[in-house]
Amino acid sequence: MSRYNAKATEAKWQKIWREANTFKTDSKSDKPKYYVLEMFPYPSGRIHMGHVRNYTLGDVVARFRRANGFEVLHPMGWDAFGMPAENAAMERKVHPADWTYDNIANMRDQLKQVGFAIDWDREFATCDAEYYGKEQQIFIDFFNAGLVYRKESWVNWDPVDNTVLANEQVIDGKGWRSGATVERRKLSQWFLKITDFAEDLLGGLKTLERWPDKVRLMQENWIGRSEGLKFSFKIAETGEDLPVYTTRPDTLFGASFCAIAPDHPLAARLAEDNAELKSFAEECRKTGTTEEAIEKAEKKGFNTGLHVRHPLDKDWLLPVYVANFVLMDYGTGAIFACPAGDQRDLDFARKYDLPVIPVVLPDGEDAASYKIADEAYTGPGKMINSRFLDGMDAVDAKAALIDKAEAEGWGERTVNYRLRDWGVSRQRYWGTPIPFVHCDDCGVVPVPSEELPVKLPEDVSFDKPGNPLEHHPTWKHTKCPSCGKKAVRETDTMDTFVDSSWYFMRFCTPDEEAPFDSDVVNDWLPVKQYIGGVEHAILHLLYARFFTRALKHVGRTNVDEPFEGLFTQGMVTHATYKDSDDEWVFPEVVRARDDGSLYRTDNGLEVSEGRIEKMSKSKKNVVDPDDIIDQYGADTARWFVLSDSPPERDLLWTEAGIEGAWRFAQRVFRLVNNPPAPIGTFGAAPPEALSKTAEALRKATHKTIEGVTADIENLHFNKAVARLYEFANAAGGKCTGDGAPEVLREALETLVLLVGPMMPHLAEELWKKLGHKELVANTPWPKAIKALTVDDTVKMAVQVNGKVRDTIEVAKDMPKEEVEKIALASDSVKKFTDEGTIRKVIVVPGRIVNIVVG
RNA sequence: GCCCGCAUGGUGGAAUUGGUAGACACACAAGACUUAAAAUCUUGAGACCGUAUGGUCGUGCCGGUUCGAGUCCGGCUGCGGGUACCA
Repeated sequence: MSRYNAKATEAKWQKIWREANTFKTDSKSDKPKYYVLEMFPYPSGRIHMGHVRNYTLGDVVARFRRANGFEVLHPMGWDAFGMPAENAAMERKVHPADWTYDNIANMRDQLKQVGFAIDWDREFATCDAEYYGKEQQIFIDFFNAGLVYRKESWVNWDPVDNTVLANEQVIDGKGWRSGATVERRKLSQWFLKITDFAEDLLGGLKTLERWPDKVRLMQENWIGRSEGLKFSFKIAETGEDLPVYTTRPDTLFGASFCAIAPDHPLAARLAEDNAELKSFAEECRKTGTTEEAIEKAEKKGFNTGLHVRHPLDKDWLLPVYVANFVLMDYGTGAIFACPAGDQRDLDFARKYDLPVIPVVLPDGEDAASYKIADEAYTGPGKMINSRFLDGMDAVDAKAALIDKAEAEGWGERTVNYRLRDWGVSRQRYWGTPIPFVHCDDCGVVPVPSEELPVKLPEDVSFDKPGNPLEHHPTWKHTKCPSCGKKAVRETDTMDTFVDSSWYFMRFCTPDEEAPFDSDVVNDWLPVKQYIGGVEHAILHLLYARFFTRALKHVGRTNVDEPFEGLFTQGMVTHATYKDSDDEWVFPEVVRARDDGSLYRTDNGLEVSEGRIEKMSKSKKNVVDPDDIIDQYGADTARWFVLSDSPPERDLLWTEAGIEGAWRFAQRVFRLVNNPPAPIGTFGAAPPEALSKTAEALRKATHKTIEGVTADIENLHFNKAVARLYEFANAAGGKCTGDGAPEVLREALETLVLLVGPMMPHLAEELWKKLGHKELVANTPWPKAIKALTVDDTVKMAVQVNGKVRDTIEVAKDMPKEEVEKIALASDSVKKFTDEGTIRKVIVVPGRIVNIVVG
């Protein structure tokens, strides 16, 4: 019997789909629209298993929705700007554009081999001038709407290479190439006013019912709305005001000191004639710019010698410190510290021997003896040591204090957000040029729309560190669009997250002169199902949500949220291997001996198996999709990435797993090509009267349709796979007598259609074998006959004191009392009920009977 | 540091969302077919005790709520993601 030749078959059907334009999307179609999108790939060079998994998940959705009568938009493009291209340019003397477009060509070929139902006519790369030019137009729209501004902000500065470093390029505080200690430096940079939409971005989360709760929670915490009190301390020595913001005004009587950020204007001024403070501020600047580095750094402070007056007691003076854990970006850059109610304040107070006054008393503690030791208390309680607040609940005290401050005019209720404006400036070449010109007379002037795109120069050198646009001999020199005098182009390019904040709109009308056709975008969006990694849970998804709002604000769309449904997939992992020379080893050269020990096939060294980790080139625990497709075919690879793990969890890639998937593909092929019994003629429906086995198979068929449909709708692909394994077992089992041939044909046709979204090539091949002329891709999804999916009886467990002692089979809608009677009559139940008296019997219809004996 | 997840047999996982834990698959073992191997088919199996009917234990750890907890609550441990210039 012939075996399934995946390679030839897959190429054949891919050609047929391509020539028939099967997956071309028609925006003018009358059908209901369904936009499914996977996060577009960065063209790193070759596709990896994570890509295969991501795009297979989306492809199943796309093919399933197509079969269910939707006009599906399922496009593909390239997130093509970014640092790796510049690194390649430096390391291999290859132009970033050449490197990027070569990678795209390779990866496009690879993706096409997997047989995705993608409309390739809509493909673009964000580094195409046709794309980034439109992005420049949007940026200018935002500028005109007041959503773009410039301000000074910190960057990582490598003092040897004289260049700005990304956080990733700072390793243990040193520049990754120069090894020099990295400093923080201030540069004038471009910002987008995402904070204008903070409240709306927060409120919108409630409408995103098909987003994972965890992602909504992460975004909520990231936006970090808080209500508190803003007030000003008076500096005793100078009479100046020092504004502070606090979320815990109730703890004001627990105040112990006041702390300001090292880059607070007051700190800067004091440092001018205080060398010690100056060097302290410089020391603080050696901590990286990341939140992680700042928060993990040891709490340090510098006593300025100044004091502020407590707002509720003119005679109470608090010392003013400069502290490395106070952030200039949050609130006012100055805080009042209550060590009893904040861990960082407490650590600081202990270190500098400052008072710790408990002000919130936990329930059950005694006010006289209550002390704070090493842990601050942030929970609920009653106020103590707080004068007029004493005895109040902490929550009420907060409100009371704010009311008092407002009534007396020394402070006001303030809403504050943790969210900061989005700094989009990058001092790099391979990104979208920010379309502005600096003129001595006119200031910062946008490039006129008719002059867009501002294209990147091609003749650039990466011989010296820094921004090649800055070093280019001619590119930045231009004329002011406003007055015509000599002027200089902005040499900053945009954060690549800008590119990925609107690409899903561009896909709707990829050839449009404008950034997109608003009507068509309004029609397709929101994306019905967006699929990608959780690592994008905050930044990318928040920026895209912001862009969508900003584009609505400037009148380009009427879309509120970009992604109606979000699914975050897990990573693809693999065991790691190291040989006796402590070198990482590729899995493909690892073999096991009979005793289970491992060795390298290329040089014979002993190998030990390490932890299971995310596939990564550095640890060599990668499996190349090309090799897998070559050996087993795309359908097998697709089936495996869908089969073993729920898609939101990590998928462990194993050799045995892919073998199992391969065997299943063969099995389905055999079932159709060499059925276990004769099958009915083409088009013959099962008769009314069926033998027992035929009826059982028919019921299995329709139950499987119902189950698999629900599983795919809920993206539970691994469950759909398990169900299909079971169904294949049933279809290969005994089926004889009246109606058997027709029922078997129905079962096999159903199997082929249900497997279709997951193994599309195999499905087409078998569908044809079964006599069909139409493509599976154009065939409607099968419908379950409801009457065949319900059973008349139901199995129920009978428990005694929570332990299962018997199972009974009863009619589906048998009354509780009768079920109880049958359960109590069971011999194996009696054995246990006889030991005591029956106290209670709980009957949950269709589920369980629990008899409480005591 | 902070925010967010995850943890079930030898392995990946399932469990109708508080109701029979271990579906389905992988790996393993025994058997059938075969000169042989591969492929395929059949059977077995959470652990422990027992010849067996059966019983006890069991969802990372400790505790709680409930007739009933993998599922809910409190406290831990381990691993992973994010932390604003990796994408």
